[in-house]
Amino acid sequence: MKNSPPRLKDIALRLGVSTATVSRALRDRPDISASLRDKVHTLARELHYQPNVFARQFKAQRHYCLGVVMPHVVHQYMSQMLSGILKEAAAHDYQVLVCETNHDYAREVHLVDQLAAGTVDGLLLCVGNNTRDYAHLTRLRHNGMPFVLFDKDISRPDAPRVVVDDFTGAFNAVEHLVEQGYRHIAHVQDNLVSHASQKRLKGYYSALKKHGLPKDPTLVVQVDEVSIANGRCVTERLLKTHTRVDAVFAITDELAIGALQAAERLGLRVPLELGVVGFSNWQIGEVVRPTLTTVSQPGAELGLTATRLLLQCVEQPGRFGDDFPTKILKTKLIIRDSSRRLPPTD
Amino acid sequence: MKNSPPRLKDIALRLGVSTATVSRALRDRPDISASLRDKVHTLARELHYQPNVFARQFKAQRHYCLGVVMPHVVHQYMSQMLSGILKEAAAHDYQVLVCETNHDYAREVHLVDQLAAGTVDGLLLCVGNNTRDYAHLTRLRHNGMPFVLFDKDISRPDAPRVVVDDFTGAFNAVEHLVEQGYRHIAHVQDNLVSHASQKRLKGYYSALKKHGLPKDPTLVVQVDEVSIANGRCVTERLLKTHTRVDAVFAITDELAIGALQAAERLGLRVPLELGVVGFSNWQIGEVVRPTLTTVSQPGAELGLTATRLLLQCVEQPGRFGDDFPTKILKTKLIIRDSSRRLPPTD
DNA sequence: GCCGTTGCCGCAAACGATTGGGGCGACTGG
DNA sequence: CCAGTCGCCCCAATCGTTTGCGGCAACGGC
Repeated sequence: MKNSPPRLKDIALRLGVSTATVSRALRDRPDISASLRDKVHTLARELHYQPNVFARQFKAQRHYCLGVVMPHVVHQYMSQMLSGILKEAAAHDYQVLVCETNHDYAREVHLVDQLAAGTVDGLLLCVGNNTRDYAHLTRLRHNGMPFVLFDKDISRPDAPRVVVDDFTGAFNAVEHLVEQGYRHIAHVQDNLVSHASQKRLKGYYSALKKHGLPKDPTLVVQVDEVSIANGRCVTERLLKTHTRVDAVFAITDELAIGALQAAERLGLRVPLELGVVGFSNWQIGEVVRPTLTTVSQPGAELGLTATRLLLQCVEQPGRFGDDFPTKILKTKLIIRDSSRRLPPTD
Repeated sequence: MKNSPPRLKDIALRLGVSTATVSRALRDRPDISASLRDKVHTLARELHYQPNVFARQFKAQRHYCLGVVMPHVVHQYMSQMLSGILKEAAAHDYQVLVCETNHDYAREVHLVDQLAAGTVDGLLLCVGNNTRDYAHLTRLRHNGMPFVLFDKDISRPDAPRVVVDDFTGAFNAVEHLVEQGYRHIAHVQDNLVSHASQKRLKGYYSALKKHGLPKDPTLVVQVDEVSIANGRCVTERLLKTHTRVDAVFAITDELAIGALQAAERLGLRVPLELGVVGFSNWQIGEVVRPTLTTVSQPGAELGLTATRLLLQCVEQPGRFGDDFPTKILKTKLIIRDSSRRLPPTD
């Protein structure tokens, strides 16, 4: 019962024809007689014939499989992107190979090189926080493996990418705070020089400038590592030293929640005495009290878009020539209680 | 520059030897002279030779790849399990193919059949909520594809599985409530007849019985779908009709948070007037006020254990004969503010 | 000088499906 | 009656790597 599965040869032998004919019959090629075609089909069903995946892939030199390399999967936003990738890939009958780097640069390089060796037909890569050197991407391009960067932007122009509009997201968040009457708006960010951080910082400054508020670098504070506890500490320290601060724009919901906790400790009422806005729209934001205003990033859509782009690269090599498309997705401000101290205007 | 990558043949031609010799030289077989071996290695490096993955897999009839079929990835517990799987697989130099079913039974069947056709060397399956018929698992076994069920238990004895001890987890949670002085403990569960739900219900009843509390089926209520809002509605209704209820054991943290919100609406103080315990240890539980007591399931460890088991099945076929190992992992009660109304005893 | 051993390497057959290029009958039309 | 056409099927190569089974030369022991 557990002997090796049937091959084309077995069907061919039983019907006294060649494997070529069986192959064509199974694929419903027109140059096979209807009667033989039916016989082949019925026998194949009877034997539970399934074409050998290895041989097929070998012949086609294609896996119909995409690789994903990302820092984490246990992360709401990351997993949303992954889900979008899985959905779009499935819609095109592609499989998806997933790898975690844990922000380990050496591991990222290893995984990229490994997949570049031909394990997948294309690669979706979200670089880690510690990635400064992009030689692995150069190798990737050199050996012809299609790839698309997603979420994390990098400084190189020679790669297709899909990112969110961090600048406008931050700009809108800060402008919203201004509109709600907050005047001394601090910014809590991570200590990374990532493009996202920089863009959000620029958006923050830009919104202040537009509304005639001063640019005060002492109101921009950093955490070593993004966590609720760090957000709390940093914000608490800031609020003690800068008593005029009446709002916090945090680069991440985790830090924003830390800010909420800092306010709680200091007895500051949110949103009356302190406005708080985060970034990413984690589910937690709906559950904390007060509920958290945040900037929603379209995670699933980002994954989906990146996958669609990659599939174009895979199935139509040379489609984009040496022109590397960049897609920038819009964010959406989600206004909740932590920043709403005026009645709706409409 | 972008022409086809070098093959064994190219190296062989350039060195005037056969491909067989090159193959052996690259694999450092002893029957190749040291000088030739070195020449092969240097030329291979020079040409950036990489063995063709398709041919290798074809020859070996192995992918060194495991498949994962699970309902969702955007779910903290699920993604923790996935992360454990990825980690353990990577440690054994296996790749991981991930598929989402979205609890769609037809999709689950399709994916399992597809992977069973030989896309992967083994399969990790977490069945969906709507899976009643296990014919796809029978097919899986029949065609010899190794597989391990994880997290969701099913009624069939003929499959290796790794699950958590739902009974004891629930038992400990309820016993903890009793020890904290709660006497009228309700249970909020889903409307599914899943094994987990049943086991947790049994654990609930068992703890009540042990402590001489009556079994009152009217204190067990169900939601149609697990969500915070549903948890809130159901609990609110329950607390209005059964005013003596002083604690809620919810089958999921989401429902427990709904219960917290219901208490908030009704002006009940938690934990003084109402104790609440959830299940799964979502990050949210640390952030809500009061913080949520919950039963922690070792997600990553579960994924890791399932993967280890599967790899044993893959690499040592017949290792377990017709004996299907079942691993049951322990849960851990995490006591936080929502159920702590007595000072610590120690 | 002959035979056995050893070191090194090549030949060719796998692995299983796919496909271009035939080839062989039967049928058709002039 | 013959050439051309068409329907239907087979042969054999191909994808790239691996590996069992040799084979050939050099060398040593007797």
